[in-house]
Amino acid sequence: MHFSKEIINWYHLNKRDLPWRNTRNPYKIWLSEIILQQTKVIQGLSYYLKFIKHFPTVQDLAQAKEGAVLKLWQGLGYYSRARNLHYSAIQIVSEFDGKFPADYATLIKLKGVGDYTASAVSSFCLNEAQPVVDGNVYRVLSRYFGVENAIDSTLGKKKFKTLANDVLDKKQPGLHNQAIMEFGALQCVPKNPECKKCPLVSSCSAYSNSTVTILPHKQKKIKQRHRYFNYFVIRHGDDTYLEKRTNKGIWENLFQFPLIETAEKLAIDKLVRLPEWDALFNNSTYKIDTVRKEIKHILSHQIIHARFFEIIIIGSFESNYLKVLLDDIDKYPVPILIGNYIEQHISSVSV
DNA sequence: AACTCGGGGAT
DNA sequence: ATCCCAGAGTT
Repeated sequence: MHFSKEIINWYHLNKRDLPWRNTRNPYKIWLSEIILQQTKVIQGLSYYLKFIKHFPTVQDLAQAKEGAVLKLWQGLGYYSRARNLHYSAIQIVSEFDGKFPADYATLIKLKGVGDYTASAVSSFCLNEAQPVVDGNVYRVLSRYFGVENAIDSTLGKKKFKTLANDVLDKKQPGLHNQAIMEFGALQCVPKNPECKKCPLVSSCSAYSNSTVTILPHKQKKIKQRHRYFNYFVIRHGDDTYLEKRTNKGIWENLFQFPLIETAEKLAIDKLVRLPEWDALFNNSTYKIDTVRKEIKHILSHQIIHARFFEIIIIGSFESNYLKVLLDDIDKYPVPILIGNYIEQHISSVSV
């Protein structure tokens, strides 16, 4: 099968120079793979460099506070990756004496490491013959071999995994895996691929059948739900107040301004009548200073309609929320929705 | 098997 | 607007 040979040849001519390709350190490879899950290389690159600088070894990562890891992860999304990264680092130091595993069987047991990541790290570090199947591989294989099965169906996943294993160059699996993913990322792209420049065009099923635009197939379409978040930016002298999101769901363990979620967008006078409002400002004199224009924050499964109410407390104030100096607010990990607000309305004001 | 978890860039 | 990204965990 000349498929792998052609892909690898293409790779040598077209590959990008990326920092995690210049090492076989399993810690660094693992870190890069976690960062790159569902994340484009261009978006993850600066985070990888930050993490390597702050945490050069798995011991450094294990010794950090979770909040520090989340702060460094801020803005990258899918924060369970950061929590699991930290969790696994601690486990590796305590259970493996700090020696980072590079074999598939051990890697797959780590939190945050699934079939893709275990295959990637073990093939890159040890040349284990484990085929990677990521979004790029689904696209390349479905088009070149004309596989019609949906990539998000159980049968489809199984078939693509088998096919990926069949075409894997068992003598240089690491190189092969890098090559097929890079090929998907740069040449066999989702929209308007330049098939005329493709070295595999003459044997590509999708090209000859004019199915390039419709492959790969996907069956599920995600639906979003609307949520209405009312944040209260409390000012009391040099202080404001934050809370930690501890529930399951989005942004777990990140901080935010005190929040009242409502089922729909409410007029302010309606909001003031909610019992949560009393809990927020109980026994204090306050005034609503500013109500910012609604921000629409789009997530993959949710559309957050966020409003920021700037409250000024007059006189004394007792609260169960976390009291934070305005000057210290940048130390806390926050969702980018909150981070953008802070950047626009607090950080620039206080300096 | 279906759902949930972010944010950004390309089209 | 819609799709997708070097996927994984939970229900």
